[in-house]
Amino acid sequence: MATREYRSSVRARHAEDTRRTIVDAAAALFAEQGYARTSVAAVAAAAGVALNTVYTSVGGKSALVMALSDDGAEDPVAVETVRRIVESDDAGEILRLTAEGTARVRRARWRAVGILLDNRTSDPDVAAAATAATRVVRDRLDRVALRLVEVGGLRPGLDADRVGQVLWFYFGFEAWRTARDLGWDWDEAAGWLADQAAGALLAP
Amino acid sequence: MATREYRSSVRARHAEDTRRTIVDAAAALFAEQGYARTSVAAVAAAAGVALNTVYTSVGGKSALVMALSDDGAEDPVAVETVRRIVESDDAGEILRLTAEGTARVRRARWRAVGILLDNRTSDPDVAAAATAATRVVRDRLDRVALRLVEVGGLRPGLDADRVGQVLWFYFGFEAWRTARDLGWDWDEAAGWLADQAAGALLAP
Amino acid sequence: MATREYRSSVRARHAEDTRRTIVDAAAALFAEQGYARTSVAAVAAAAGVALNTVYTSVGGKSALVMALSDDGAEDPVAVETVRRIVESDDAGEILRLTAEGTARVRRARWRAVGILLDNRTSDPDVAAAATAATRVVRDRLDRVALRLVEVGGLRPGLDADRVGQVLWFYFGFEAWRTARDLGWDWDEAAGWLADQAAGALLAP
Amino acid sequence: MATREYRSSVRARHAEDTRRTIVDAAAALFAEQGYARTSVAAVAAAAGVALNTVYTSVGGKSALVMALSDDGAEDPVAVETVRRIVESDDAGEILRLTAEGTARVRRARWRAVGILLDNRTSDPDVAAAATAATRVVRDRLDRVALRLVEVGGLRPGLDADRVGQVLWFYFGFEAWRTARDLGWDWDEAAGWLADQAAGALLAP
DNA sequence: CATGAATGAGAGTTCATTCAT
DNA sequence: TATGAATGAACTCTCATTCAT
Repeated sequence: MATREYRSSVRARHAEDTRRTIVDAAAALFAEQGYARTSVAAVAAAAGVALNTVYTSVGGKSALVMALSDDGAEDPVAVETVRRIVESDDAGEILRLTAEGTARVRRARWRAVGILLDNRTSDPDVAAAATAATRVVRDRLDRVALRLVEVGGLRPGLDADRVGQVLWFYFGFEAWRTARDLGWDWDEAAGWLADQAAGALLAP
Repeated sequence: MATREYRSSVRARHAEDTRRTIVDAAAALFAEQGYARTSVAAVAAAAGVALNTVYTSVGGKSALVMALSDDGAEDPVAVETVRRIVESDDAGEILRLTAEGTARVRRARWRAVGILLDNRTSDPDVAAAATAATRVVRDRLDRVALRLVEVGGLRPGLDADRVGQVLWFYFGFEAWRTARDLGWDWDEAAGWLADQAAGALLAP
Repeated sequence: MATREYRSSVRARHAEDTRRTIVDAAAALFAEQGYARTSVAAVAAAAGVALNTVYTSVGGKSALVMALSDDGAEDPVAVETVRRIVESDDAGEILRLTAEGTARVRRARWRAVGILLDNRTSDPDVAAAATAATRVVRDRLDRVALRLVEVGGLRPGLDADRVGQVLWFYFGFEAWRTARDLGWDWDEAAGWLADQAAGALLAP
Repeated sequence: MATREYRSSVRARHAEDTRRTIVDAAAALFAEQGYARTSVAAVAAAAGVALNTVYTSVGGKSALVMALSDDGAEDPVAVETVRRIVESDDAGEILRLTAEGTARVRRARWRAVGILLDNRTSDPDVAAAATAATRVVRDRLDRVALRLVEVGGLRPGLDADRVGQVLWFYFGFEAWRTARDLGWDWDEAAGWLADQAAGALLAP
């Protein structure tokens, strides 16, 4: 019995390896050539498996891109960052934590997020995945906004909604992408963004 | 001779109409479904012409998207804005002018720019057009940056390069897109962006 | 103008030729190997055209089989036969006319009907076409049944419904197919079927 | 040894159960969607077994359909009916017995025969099975025809061959199928068919 | 200038089947 | 015996594009 379980787990592990290899190859190609111009056959070739192994072990083309977004949902760094933010009483510190946290998560999932955003128009499934990913981050930033309102010290006239929007402006996908496109270093960018957000949100 | 010229000019005008109809239909479809998922046949159908007329009067698929970027290059509003900026001696006013100018140009070419950016990965030609469009705007902002440095009153440590980058951060495509996604009004957004850029660039 | 019309009609005629060639080739292959096992590529090859010409000039695979059933709907022989039957006052003659009429129509459309019936289960579209073809013939036989009831001389206890069913039993698709499978000659079969139907329907 | 035999017989019984479950599921799907449109995977799913179990316990796709025809070959009802017919001296009774016998066998194997006939064109193996099934029934009816000739009382000019053909016309697969399609009850149909066959074969 | 007909290339997907366990 | 993983081979269909008119 033990033997059979061991065996079966070996098989399962091997299958999981195959799956990961394929998804990785797909991500690389999607990032390089775009979703629309990447064929499933090319993914299979890059992964070194037969064309149909892509279908049996991952699924169709859209499953390949879904696999990119799935595992980002419960990023431990993001969860931890939100936790620390909620525990903080200092608005400036909260913004710094937000900058650092988004920087770390963004850095870790840079390729996947880029693929999702860049290929939104190529396929409805990608669009859905991109929307979902955006939703997750905006929700987190909205929670940060609520905390900032609780903590106080904001410019007059700012409600939680508006604060959430400004946080998204400075720490959302587009902001980080622009920062990266400008060649800014992750840490430098985080500092600058935190400063700018502070200027926009905190009472002088 | 006169007759022939007249005729040919009528024909030419008619041909130009056909062309514009097709390009418009293409833009609408590209914006709605994305470049990759829009077929030339669909463009022809939407424009009410035969499939081949798309080829004879505009060109292939990439010519359709190129046509979107071409006519934006020498936008008179942009030219006028740059002229007024160069004539101004006040850094704050320069930023306000920049915000207003980019708002107006962006508003006028919103759909075309969106198509270019959103479909960069779908086709190398689109990517090239997007890069070209970006280049144009960044060049203009770099000229503004130079003027700001000339005028003076900037925070210490900022060189023209960095100023150009910050201007792109606040007035570039992504910034405006984020503002629009957040539901911000054009004028309101222009004011807010000008303020933020002032905070980032001008000595207190 | 005349020239252009002529030209365009030449083109149209050529296109119609292409279409007919393709549909014919498809019918031959469907009859020989069955619908499911006949690929569109094989049809194209048999017709001597490019694969996609099948799509542009006829349509998808199901359009090929639909094309077989379409033109049988208003068969002039069938229409003429029904007319003569309605004008006849003799039940025996009506049955003979029915036998001859169905024989002639069946003979002319033998291959098409066979394809439709034999491939009903292979594809919903084929099933629909087969049902439609059956409907047409059964409706015609029901009209014959009504006339028989009007003319009188039937066995007691037979209503128009039942007469229509018996007519279908003797002159329907399956009856003719069985007769053909048995190697019976068309005319011989028509006579025998008319006799049998007379025995089943007419008062002695 | 006893233990091993017991075990192996338990296993064998279990295996036979699995096989029967799979063949049943296949028959249901073939009847519902047709042979060509039923995938082996669908059969496995419907039977609640792994895809490969279909291969290990029954065989490939054509083995599934062969399994439907195999066990019908030596139907005890058919054998018994033939025996009673051969013992009878009355032509009318022979036709009644034939009608009842074919009705009972047909009723019992309705689904299997329908699958075989309806999917002849989908697969050469199915066609072969259908032909074999037809052969069996036609052979039986030919034996009945021989007996009828022996017994006498037939219309003049009918030889055994022709009698066998007429029997097939009235009691063959297509006849029963038409009767069923017309909504006729089994017993009613048997009576009517026997009457019609009598009219066609027996001297008045 | 505009068009109908035809095409070549390629894509995604499904299927029946076989190894290794 | 039964199974999960992987595969090779087709197949249908769509697309961008080009002739000939």
